Amino acid sequence: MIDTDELLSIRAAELYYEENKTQDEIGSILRLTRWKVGRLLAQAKASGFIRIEIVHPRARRLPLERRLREAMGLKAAIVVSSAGVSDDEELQSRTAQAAADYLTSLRPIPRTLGLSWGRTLHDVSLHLKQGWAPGVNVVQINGGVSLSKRTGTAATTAVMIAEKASGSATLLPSPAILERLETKRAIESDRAVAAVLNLGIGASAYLYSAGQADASSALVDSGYLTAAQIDELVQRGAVGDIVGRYIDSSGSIVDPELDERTLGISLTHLRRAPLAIAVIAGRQKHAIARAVVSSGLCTVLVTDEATALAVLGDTPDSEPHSS
Amino acid sequence: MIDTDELLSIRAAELYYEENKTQDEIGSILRLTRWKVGRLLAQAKASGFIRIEIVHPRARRLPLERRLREAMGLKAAIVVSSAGVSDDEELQSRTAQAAADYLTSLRPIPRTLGLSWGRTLHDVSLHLKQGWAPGVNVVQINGGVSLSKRTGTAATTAVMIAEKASGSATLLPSPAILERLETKRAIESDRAVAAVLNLGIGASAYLYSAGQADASSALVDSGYLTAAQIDELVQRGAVGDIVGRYIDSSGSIVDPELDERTLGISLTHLRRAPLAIAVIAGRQKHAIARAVVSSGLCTVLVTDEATALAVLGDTPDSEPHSS
DNA sequence: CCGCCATCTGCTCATATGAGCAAGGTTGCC
DNA sequence: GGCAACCTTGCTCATATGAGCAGATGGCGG
Repeated sequence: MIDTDELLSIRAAELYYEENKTQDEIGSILRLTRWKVGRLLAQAKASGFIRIEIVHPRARRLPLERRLREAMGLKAAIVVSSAGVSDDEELQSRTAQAAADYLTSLRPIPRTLGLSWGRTLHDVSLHLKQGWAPGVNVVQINGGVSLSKRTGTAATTAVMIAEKASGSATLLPSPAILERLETKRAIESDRAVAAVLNLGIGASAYLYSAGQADASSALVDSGYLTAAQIDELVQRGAVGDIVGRYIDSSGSIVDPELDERTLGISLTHLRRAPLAIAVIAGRQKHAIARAVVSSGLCTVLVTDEATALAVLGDTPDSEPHSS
Repeated sequence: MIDTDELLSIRAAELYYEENKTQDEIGSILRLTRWKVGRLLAQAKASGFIRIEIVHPRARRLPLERRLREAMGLKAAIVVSSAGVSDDEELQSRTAQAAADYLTSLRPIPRTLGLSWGRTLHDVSLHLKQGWAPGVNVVQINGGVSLSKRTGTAATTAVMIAEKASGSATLLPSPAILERLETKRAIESDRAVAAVLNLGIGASAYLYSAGQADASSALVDSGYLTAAQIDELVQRGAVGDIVGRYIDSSGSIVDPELDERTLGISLTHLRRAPLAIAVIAGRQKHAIARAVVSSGLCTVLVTDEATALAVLGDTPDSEPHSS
């Protein structure tokens, strides 16, 4: 009878969801009372036979967000649906859009926003709407790309975000990584630079992304690091970088010497921040996302469905079934 | 505002379908009246953003069935869902199961069932349950595989179906295709054979499948035709065969001479039958399925989702979207 | 064979939802 | 600017649905 019931619940579901019949009508078709039909339907849902998906570029995954918040102790989590998306491009764009939405809806509006830079954040800046906030002071929290071909990307991102909020942008006039420790110390203590760093330390919110540990990193692109150096970092356990600093899966600095030469706010500071928003999307970034979240580097995570599952340690898509 | 509404409808859908909130609750979350929420939800559904799928091996596609019935003038159509199925194997098994279910539920129970043979029908026979009907006389309607390595498949199918219905099986003691027309005529007029053919002509229902026109056909396997002959048939427009007879996309006999040498009931007779059930599944059989249905060779079609769409002339999966 | 526990069934009643309507607001046209 | 057609909004009311409960059913040990 258990088997018959399962089959009946499928028939009922077909009539209910595909033919828009009422439970009562289904009852007379299948020769059941309408209460039985209701129960069969509930059973079908509970067994996972009914799959409801919201197919839209802006769709989110509320249950996953909840799980992330609860399991990882996050203040908030934004997970965009990857339903029907194959390429990472699209995924990143959706996530950036979601980050822009989240920023826009943030209350209270942060007075000062500490900002990192990268492809992802640039994408976020593009998605923000003019007037998204009434005046925000944007401060760079790590050294910019100045050696790069794509010069000014870092500055552009900060300026655009500030401009769209009718606020001001404060740029950090320094390279991301210095070759010599002394140089770094010197720059750091320069009045102009120190002032910016201090502003950054006092920011009411942080927004940053993460890079995976491989040669595609913007830090390599910009000439701060060589592919060989990255390889070595990977050897030593690096899964990716945030604000220019490479961490391993436990969230620890991989190469303290290198880190010392990296200019910008420290991870310790980031960990203490009451509002640190990480925007991380894409198949390549599961490991770094996991490291960031589990080591408490962010209080808010904006990401895609697959990355969220990876962070939670779920195997991606193992269907519960009982046929 | 239209854009805002779309976004809102997505947010509402998330809360409604993923968080099981009531429209009223959603109203207070999104600062809308509950009626607005209801309308947004309706809009989201209408725009196709809400996709509801029944994930179960026995799930059917009622709306497709209706379209098939109406557009193709069928008496009934059974379409099994291909949700989450990748291989043809599984698809065919599901379809065979559905055919067995349909047969079992047939009222009035056919007194005499004209039966073809093949992998698909064998599969159907396996899925039928002992006692599926109280006595059915099964009659073969085309010549069996007797030259084959898998000798007796045709007979086994008929016997098993009859046995499971506590009925009797009448086998057609003849090859499917004869080499010489005279031989065919001779066999055909043999008392024993003629009697079976007559029984077949008087059957109250027919059940048959179809083969695609390529070298994988059971007719090649059994030695009735060579791969080269099939190639030639394809050249002449053959899309597949039913009851051993090759037809083109318009349902006409491709090679009248060959057809003359094929022993079994004629397509004309099949077209006149009030109950002719075709069971056709799999990616390879879209063309033959289309030919069978559009030329009125069956009154009932049991098939899979993708084949059904092909029969209807729909491009498989073009999502309506409006982002 | 009897009664007990567990499950299943059909019900009442509260709640959630959708249809339809009238009022208010908007758009476009003169 | 004024008017009309249209659309949107908030409502009433009928209907559909789910929670919870009492009685029926059925398997099982005593």
